Amino acid sequence: MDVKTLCLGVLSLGEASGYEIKKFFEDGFSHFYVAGFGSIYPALAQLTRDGHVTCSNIEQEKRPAKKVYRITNSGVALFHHELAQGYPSHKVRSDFLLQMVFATFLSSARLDEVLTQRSEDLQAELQHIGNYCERDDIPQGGHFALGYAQAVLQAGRDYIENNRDALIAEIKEKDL
Amino acid sequence: MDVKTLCLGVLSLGEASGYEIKKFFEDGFSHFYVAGFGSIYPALAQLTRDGHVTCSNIEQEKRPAKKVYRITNSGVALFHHELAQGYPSHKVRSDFLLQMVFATFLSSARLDEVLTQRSEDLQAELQHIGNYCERDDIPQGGHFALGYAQAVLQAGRDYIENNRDALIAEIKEKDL
DNA sequence: ACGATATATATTGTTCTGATATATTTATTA
DNA sequence: TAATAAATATATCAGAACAATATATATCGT
Repeated sequence: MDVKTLCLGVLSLGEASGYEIKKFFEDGFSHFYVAGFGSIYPALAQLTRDGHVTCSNIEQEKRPAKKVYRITNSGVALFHHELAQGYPSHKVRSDFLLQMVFATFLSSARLDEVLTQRSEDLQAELQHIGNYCERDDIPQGGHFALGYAQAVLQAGRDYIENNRDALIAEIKEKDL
Repeated sequence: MDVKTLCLGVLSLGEASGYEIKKFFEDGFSHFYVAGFGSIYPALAQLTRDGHVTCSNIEQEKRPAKKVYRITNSGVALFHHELAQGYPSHKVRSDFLLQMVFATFLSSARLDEVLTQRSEDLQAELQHIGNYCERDDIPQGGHFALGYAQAVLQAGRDYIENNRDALIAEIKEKDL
């Protein structure tokens, strides 16, 4: 599942521009999937070349021109094919947890700072998802994914709050 | 925090080969950080060029020759500098949750299959971390990171078990 | 004796990330 | 009111990372 597949997925819900595809994920699903313009625009270009989407230039008043993409039959077929085979991955890349592994090399003040920041970030993400959930344009399955994200974020935050003091104390001991 | 920093981190715990650096993460911390040889070897080459690590060729009996890397003073300084500034990121890229967002386009049988597989994978990861935790060569902070991983994996698995039937029922309704 | 797994390094093509550039409009705030 | 920030919109590029593959030997279980 690369960015091309991601684009096909969003376009299978309705036509959209590259900007709107990015927003679709930024708004609600940024916790578990982030794609930048540097991936989306080339992906759309290639999908257009391969005939999986069509592109029409829409002039707008008081806005830059849009390129609206629409999925083709071959695009739908490709998307369904991708969904039907293989097992989808779930990857985490956490510089935060990596830093915790190497906590020995951090000052206790810095450690405290990092833990506080992470806890606040998790809280903000939870808030963000909570707000988004109330929208009525969320696709079927979207609520499941958002609920999953909430459960996982909450567990992470609880873990930090319950274990931060012990970790900081450990590192402080080392400092002496 | 790129793969270069990761290598410096592992080497700050003691000398190691590229293979051993990869194993260090595969064994215990693969849940939240994966780096392949395609990133590690070039990173070590660059660190050597820049004088942050030194490399010595160790001939071994009954094993391929090893290149053992040792961190230099400048490497230690660089690593500590990286740890001390900026806020570490925590990124998730889940094709699994993406697939759930687009669950409408899945058959209920396929959805069932994917959910079962994910739940089993989470269970296996939990098991793996549980075993690893009993080792006595885990750096300070490592237990915190492993505990975080366990909390998050468990929350994910619980969420799937508690919500899978409702989601599958929803999708089945759509099928009719 | 055979096949699978472990040890060990390396390359290559493809993809992704992060930063930057450009341009206009709307909303905010001082 | 004027300046500034944020939103809308597309695009490119260097550098980083990923996934797959190649090569070679040794061990371990069956």
